[in-house]
Amino acid sequence: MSSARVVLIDDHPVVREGLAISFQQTEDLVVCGEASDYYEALEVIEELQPDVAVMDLSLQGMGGLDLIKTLRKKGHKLPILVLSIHNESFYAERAIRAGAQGYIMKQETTEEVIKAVRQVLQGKIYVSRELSDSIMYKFFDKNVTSDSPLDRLTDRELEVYQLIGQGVSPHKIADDLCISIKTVDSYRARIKEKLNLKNGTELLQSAIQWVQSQDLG
Amino acid sequence: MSSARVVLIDDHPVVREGLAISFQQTEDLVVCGEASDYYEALEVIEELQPDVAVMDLSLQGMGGLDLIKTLRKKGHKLPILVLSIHNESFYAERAIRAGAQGYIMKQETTEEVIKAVRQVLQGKIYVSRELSDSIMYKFFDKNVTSDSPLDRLTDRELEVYQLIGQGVSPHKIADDLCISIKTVDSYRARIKEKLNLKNGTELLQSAIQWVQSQDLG
DNA sequence: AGCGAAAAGCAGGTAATTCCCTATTTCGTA
DNA sequence: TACGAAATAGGGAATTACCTGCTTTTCGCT
Repeated sequence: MSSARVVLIDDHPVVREGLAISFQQTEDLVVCGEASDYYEALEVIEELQPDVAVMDLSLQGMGGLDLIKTLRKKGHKLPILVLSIHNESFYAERAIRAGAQGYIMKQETTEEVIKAVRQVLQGKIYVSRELSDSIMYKFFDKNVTSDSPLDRLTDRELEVYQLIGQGVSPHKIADDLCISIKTVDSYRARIKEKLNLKNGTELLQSAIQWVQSQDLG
Repeated sequence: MSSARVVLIDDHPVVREGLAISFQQTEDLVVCGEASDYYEALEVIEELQPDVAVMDLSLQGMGGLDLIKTLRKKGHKLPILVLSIHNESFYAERAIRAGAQGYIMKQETTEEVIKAVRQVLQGKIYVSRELSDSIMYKFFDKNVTSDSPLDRLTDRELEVYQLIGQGVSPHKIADDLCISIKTVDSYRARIKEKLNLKNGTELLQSAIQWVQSQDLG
């Protein structure tokens, strides 16, 4: 049986190289392409038609969630494994709902990452034991009202929230996401509503705090 | 000349492996140890006495900044290169003030990372061109009093800065201080100039972060 | 006491952004 | 397929941003 062809999508060259080396040492996986952002990823995947994609969620501009959705919309069936620095509890469900087959954190060993790739290649879904337990729990327990207010944000709203927290101006957010500034405006309004924030400043404050708490884990 | 011995400190195995492979391909750098968190890092460094450390800022538990400070407090002199996912504008200055010799983002190519390692090994400081420009500017701007840039703000300016950081709108600031909005406007402009902030968003961001850091002691 | 330099305070105008409300299109799903 | 949620965006009033220039205090210093 020939090796499965993998594309790596991550904006950190070091990570891509690390993965490439690891896959190189396996019998059954071979890296056929790499990409560092949304557009590159689309190109590479259309051109190479790989068997599986391993991708980070936090890409510049359009994020990983958008990429997953776009790929699905375009009819690509390849399994996607999300490899993220973010705690799974927050993004894994969104990623899988968007069409990914797996979610694994960068804290995991490369062996585990390889296991995960193999698993999604077989058509299974890969998530950590903890996450699957928690999903199980939610599934059987109807009245789980313990959601954080952030869970009420839609994917797009969250994306905008994140960019706001990084200090990106509304204008640039619009550019990055290829939408009108008016749309960004709408999202800001809805986020403010959902998170109960009075004005733009409070929004920025809240977003900055969130982003910082996110990446300092 | 023998190779410089490097320790890698990052809680993502993939990143450590990627770096290890890259360093392996150089003549002058060899990885002598790895660590994935604060305590492991301390152990490894005490035991191996490496020539240089490459570390991520976002470690579980105690963060990278703490690690840098602790190492310095313990008298370790080894140069430290921070390799971070964060935009330099947030953390680079803090990292260097804490005792690091360099700051580079994970978005950079591995070649650039290697260059950076060599530079800090030579006792130089490594930061991106943009950052060094901005620091240079701050440094030569007016008096070289080595004060924090905030010390250059007049009392009134600082007062306004604080209110901005608390999320108070220009209109309300004017009311609170019993001055015209136009005056508030002037202060904002002067603060931006003194702190080298490009626009209102950066001002707000900077002010919010300052206020938050104040609150944390 | 008096000079000069900051600091504090204000104005006015144009460009840009924010805020609030409403509307259309797209999609998953019951 | 019909419905509701999500994504997208436009109009218009209100607010801010960003200039440039001006007056009046305040204050350090000789």
